[in-house]
Amino acid sequence: MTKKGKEELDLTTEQKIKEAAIRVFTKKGYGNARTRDIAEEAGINLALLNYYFRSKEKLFDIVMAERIEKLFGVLAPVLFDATTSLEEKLDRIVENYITMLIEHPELPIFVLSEMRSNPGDMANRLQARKLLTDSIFIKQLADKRKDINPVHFLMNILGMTLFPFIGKPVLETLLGGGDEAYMAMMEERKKLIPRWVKLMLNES
Amino acid sequence: MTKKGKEELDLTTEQKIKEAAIRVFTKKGYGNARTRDIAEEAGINLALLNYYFRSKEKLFDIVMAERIEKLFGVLAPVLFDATTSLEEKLDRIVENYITMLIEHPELPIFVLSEMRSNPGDMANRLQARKLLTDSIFIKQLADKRKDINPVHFLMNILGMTLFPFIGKPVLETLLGGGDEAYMAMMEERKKLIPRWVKLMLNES
DNA sequence: AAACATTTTAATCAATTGATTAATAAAACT
DNA sequence: AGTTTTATTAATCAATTGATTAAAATGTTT
Repeated sequence: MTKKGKEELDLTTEQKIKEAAIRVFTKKGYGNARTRDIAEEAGINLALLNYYFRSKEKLFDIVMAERIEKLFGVLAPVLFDATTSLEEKLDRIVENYITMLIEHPELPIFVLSEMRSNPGDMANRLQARKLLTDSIFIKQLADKRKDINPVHFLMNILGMTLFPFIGKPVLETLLGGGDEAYMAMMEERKKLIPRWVKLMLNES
Repeated sequence: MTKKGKEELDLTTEQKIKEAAIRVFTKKGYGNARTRDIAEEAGINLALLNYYFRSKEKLFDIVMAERIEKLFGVLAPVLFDATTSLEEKLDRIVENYITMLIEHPELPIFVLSEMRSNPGDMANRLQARKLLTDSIFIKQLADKRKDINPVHFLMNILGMTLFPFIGKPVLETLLGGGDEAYMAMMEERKKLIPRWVKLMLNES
């Protein structure tokens, strides 16, 4: 394996394939994506796909791991930050998520819909439970509101933040005005969602 | 076409195929579902699938139309009801949705993920915009809070209600305790979500 | 029962698709 | 330069898969 010194503008073949795979898998899902689609999208010969990655499934696993990291990587650093308050964390989570999702609107539906097929397998890879037991966020929440179940609380934040991207095809039609109007609305939500969540937090 | 008089316990072949198709398509999605899977699930010969429905795609369209109706049919009757208050409507929407989704947890992820592939096509079939222009719900909301964008408001209700089912694989791992514990939590949300939404509604 | 229509089956087709192979081109090494 | 390794291509394979066909079975009508 000879790493050429040309990482100027154009990518290596391996990178081209992986990035094409990300686009095609994300758009069509595993079952609807053809390896030929990926090869064409990458502008390479079909055999090269199997030369660099052993099979469609192996390539998919790599893509999926990256996508999962992108989707949930937003969350952990904020939740474990010891230097910010609970309310600041709310602001950051929503702000970070929406900023990222405006760039990658199809990310949540892709990850969550592919997860339904391989249940358990990937959910574990996230070490999701550590989040509940170890995170500063959960401690801060328990400190302020012993009566609020943190899982309910997370469902609300993530639901209000992620769902508009998952339901985009429907909600965009509902709203009218096309993609620009929709994304403008997502920008609004960066400020609105934290306000609403803080209402729950300060409820009598 | 001879309609036999035996709709006692067992279904007609056509019904058996359709119901098997609902199960298989909902679980695996269009691309990952094989017509042979459906035939086997229905306990019939593969050729019968093409005899009753012309093709996999035609069968899928029928299944999809039914699933869309199931997912959004919950909403319209409540939103257009002239006899209930805004707050009563909130209670009903959440209650109806969660009750239905406990029976069909994979419904939202199926419909929304398949919609991403056929964008526009099905979104229109919902006549979603009528909901914004004609529904009593929207009128009542505008009456109470001119400053709240009804689309934001709907995103919040649907996000908090539907998202826990869409993200079930992850959130269930987070919670621990398996399916029963998770569904118990969904029952709790029937009362909690309306309370939270009413906070937004009565915010200063 | 005979004739006809409908339903079901087993076998097969043709196209798609993931993967491999053998040959060629390009790059790296000595 | 010559040799070996790495990268790329065109052609092809074998399995899967949606769909069809021709025959058999079942049901209906007269």
